[in-house]
Amino acid sequence: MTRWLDDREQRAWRDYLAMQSRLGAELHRRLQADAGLSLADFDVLVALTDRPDERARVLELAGALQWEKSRLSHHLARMRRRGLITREECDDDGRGAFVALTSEGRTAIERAAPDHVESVRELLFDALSDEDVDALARITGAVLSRLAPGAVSR
Amino acid sequence: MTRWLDDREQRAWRDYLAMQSRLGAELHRRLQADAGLSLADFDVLVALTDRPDERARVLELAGALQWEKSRLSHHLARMRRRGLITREECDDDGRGAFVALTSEGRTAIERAAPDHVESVRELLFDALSDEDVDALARITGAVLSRLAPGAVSR
DNA sequence: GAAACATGGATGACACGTCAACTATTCCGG
DNA sequence: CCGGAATAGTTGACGTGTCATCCATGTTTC
Repeated sequence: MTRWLDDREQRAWRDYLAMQSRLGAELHRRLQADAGLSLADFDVLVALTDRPDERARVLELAGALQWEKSRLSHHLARMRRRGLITREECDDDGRGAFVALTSEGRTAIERAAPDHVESVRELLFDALSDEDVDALARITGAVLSRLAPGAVSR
Repeated sequence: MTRWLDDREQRAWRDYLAMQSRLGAELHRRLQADAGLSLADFDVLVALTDRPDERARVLELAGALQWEKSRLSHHLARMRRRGLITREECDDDGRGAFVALTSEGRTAIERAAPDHVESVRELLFDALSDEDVDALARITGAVLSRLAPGAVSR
């Protein structure tokens, strides 16, 4: 027997879907306009700047981003073409490769980050009370912990 | 001055992003496996079944789905190839076209809907208390009302 | 009623994501 | 050592989304 959604649930679900697509689209549009980066570019660049030496093995990066390796590989190829990153051979392991930030990449992320954070704040957090933020963390944590045990922050 | 995110906010944001991508991916995977439909297909088919005569003008449909016309046009072309919908000429307006559900389309959505709703319930609502559902509706409503006035349900 | 303009919709180019298959190395048991 | 399995990463095909552009038909204005 299908357990259909009641009105309250349908409304929450519809609004969640709408928020998700609009919020993502708006953040993407702004980031693209301000910095010429996609959200995906941004995430890769942030993950790289998080490393002490601004470089990482491809699969390590995939793990940090929780991306499929093929997605990352394709994306890195595009970013390499644009000069945001470089590929460096790996001495220890002939199969492997390091991805390293270029100076263009570093400049791009340093320019982009403040505006992007400001957008997230403006579009999301400014609309929420402190209790809302807690509720959001509780909700996302609860869903994530059933969906992907181990993926919840903290 | 950039207003950076504090730890609480960062955690909520990271988990939100993770939830969004995993929840979407899992729903997509199941829908694809169970019914051979993408989430986009599903939305189009639902929008069409909502119409009394199971057909609609392309731009009307785009409005209902809140999709760009070119996105919808591309998607309808793919769905047409798969026999889920048909295109019917419009007598009143020589430029226009109706999109209509085929019997395959109707069958597909009728088969897919119960399982999909069940997935949404299992992956999302079963993880949430009644208060969480209210909080989710409040949060999504608040964000949407700044982001896209008029797009909030109800 | 013809030129200018608006509208409905399709199309092409390109970025992105997934899946499956592939290549090149490294590892590991005998 | 050698041959097979595992691992690192790439590639190709294809579905999807965006943007800009285009085409055909309607509408408006003089």
